[in-house]
Amino acid sequence: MSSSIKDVARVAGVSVATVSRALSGAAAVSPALTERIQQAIRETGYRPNLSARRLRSQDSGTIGLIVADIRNPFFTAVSRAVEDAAYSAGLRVILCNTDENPDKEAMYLNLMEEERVTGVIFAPTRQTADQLNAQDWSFPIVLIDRVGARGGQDAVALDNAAASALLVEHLHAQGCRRIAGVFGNASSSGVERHDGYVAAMFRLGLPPRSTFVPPQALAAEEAVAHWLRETARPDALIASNGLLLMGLVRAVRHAGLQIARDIAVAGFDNESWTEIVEPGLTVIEQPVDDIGRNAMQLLSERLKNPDLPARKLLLSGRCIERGSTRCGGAAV
Amino acid sequence: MSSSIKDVARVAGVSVATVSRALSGAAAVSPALTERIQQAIRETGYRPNLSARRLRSQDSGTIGLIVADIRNPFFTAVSRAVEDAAYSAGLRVILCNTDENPDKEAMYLNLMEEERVTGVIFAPTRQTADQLNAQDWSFPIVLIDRVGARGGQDAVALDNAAASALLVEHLHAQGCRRIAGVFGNASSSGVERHDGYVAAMFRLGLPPRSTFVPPQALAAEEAVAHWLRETARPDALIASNGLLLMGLVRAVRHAGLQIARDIAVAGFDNESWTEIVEPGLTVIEQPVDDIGRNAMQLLSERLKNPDLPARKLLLSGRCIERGSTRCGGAAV
DNA sequence: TTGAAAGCGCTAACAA
DNA sequence: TTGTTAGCGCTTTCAA
Repeated sequence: MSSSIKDVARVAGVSVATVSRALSGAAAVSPALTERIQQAIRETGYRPNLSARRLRSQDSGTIGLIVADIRNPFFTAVSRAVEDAAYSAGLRVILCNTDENPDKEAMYLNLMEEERVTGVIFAPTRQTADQLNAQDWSFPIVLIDRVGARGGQDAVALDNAAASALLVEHLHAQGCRRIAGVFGNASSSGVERHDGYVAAMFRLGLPPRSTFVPPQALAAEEAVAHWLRETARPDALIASNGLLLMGLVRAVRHAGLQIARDIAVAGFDNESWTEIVEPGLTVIEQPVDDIGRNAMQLLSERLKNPDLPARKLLLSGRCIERGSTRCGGAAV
Repeated sequence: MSSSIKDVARVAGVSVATVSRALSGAAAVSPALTERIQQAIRETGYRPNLSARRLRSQDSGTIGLIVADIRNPFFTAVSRAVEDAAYSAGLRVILCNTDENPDKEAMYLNLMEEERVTGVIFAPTRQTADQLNAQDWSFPIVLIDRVGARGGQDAVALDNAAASALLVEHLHAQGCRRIAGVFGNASSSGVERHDGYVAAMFRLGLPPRSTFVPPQALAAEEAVAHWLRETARPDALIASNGLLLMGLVRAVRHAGLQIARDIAVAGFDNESWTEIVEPGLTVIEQPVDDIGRNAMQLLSERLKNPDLPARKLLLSGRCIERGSTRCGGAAV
């Protein structure tokens, strides 16, 4: 068995309270005793028991971070930003991966409840986002990435509509006119990117052409392959995230087309491979660090002041223009 | 405040012991009381407090998973396999990310101690692997990916030497003779892949050419760029992981060379982008699921039987041959 | 089958 | 500045 604060107290010849105070630094302990306690800790190999601490202090010092897919570089990047910010604030992070599965989302929210976390940062599926009720949970929740239609929740996300418009306008400026897009159907961000795309196309007087697919590369590949077989095929393609973009590229290759020369390609998420794939893919870069940092910030403020009105924070993306959209003014 | 088992007991008109028994199912509780307790749980919105449970039962029901870089798809894949296996065994997983930083490794091992985890699965840096002393920790440790020279520890990893040999032999069969490699210096797997490469080259009577770099794409890029400026430049390049492979590809492109036609390229880790990059990159695919599953398996058995001799499990990789090594027999 | 009660390791109020 | 003690929420003897 590992040794407890009692063992340390006995070895140091002091009370457990003194040991506790020496450890926390909350109250003054004389230098002589502090030294004896340090020595006793070394002798006994004492380690505080976090479960006991949490139980007694009624403070888990922990936040939950629930994301849809940890393999998605967007979420890994955001997670790191959140963890750094949480660590600076003296908080631990429990990272949970839901696989875009509402059952797992419910399971993890329940787990967070049992862990008595002080707060949760959550990227929900669309279904959960639409039903999520803040009152159902004993901790404040900050939504990230998938903000959903319903307001009244703290949230941080990319300004999806504006980002879509950036892509459409860039493609339009390159001479593209038949711009089609595949959008993820699992997340509200997919929906918002779709809506922004449609609105931008409308403003430019172009007919939108779009489809929703499940969050798998293969689904995007098949949808795009279908379009590419048409006679008046699109002259530009958009994908609403990195995974779908990969399927899209595969479909273009498979159809024997060359990116840029035959068809423009653009998407969301500046994953490192998008730079490597010839001739470089034009993408929207999300401010992942800011998203994570701000989510933590909103959560901290909410914890300090539960009565604050809900805030939704939309951050701008940046369009990184690469070879895939230099179409040489082929169309029109 | 959230309600406790006491509240449930009061509402149901039973003792806390009965509620506890009804919840755990460890002892029989009459159907009538079970029903009343269920009702009381619903009324009170009771959630068990995991900290209290862990403290009392002296069992965290939790394992730690400490990896070097969660952005690396290899580790995300292994993590998922570990989590699935742990979940099936009724265990929670605490995921920690060390950034290849020995200080963070020590910090997280200490945290695991304070969380009283039942076991740890750990991919250490080389430095930590060389010093790690099982006796220093109160939980069993299973090493993954980075097994280290010192034996006497449970471990699961790719058979790195054999995998390197696969690559070298494949390149040799394609007609390559001046095969050079960049290897990561942070992990023992980088060292083992290097040693396997050197041994295979030696067997084939070829002069090895290699360098160790820190785990950053840029470092690999610079090392390779240097080689490519030589008159008798390599006719094939190997990188010891996905990150370095990306830097390698960038250097080749930057030098104005075309993969396959001008120089063969191969590496480790079947990341999805390696298929997309023209003309497809030949890579060693690691059995990530098996690595995760077996690590969990070894840990479970160790927990059941602490006196078992240490076991080191080496799993075979698969060479996925793609366009990047179809050199058309240019050389010799 | 049920209840009373002890105690896991810790912190914090209170007393000295 | 230090010690005594209650009790966080839970499980688990021991008795009934």
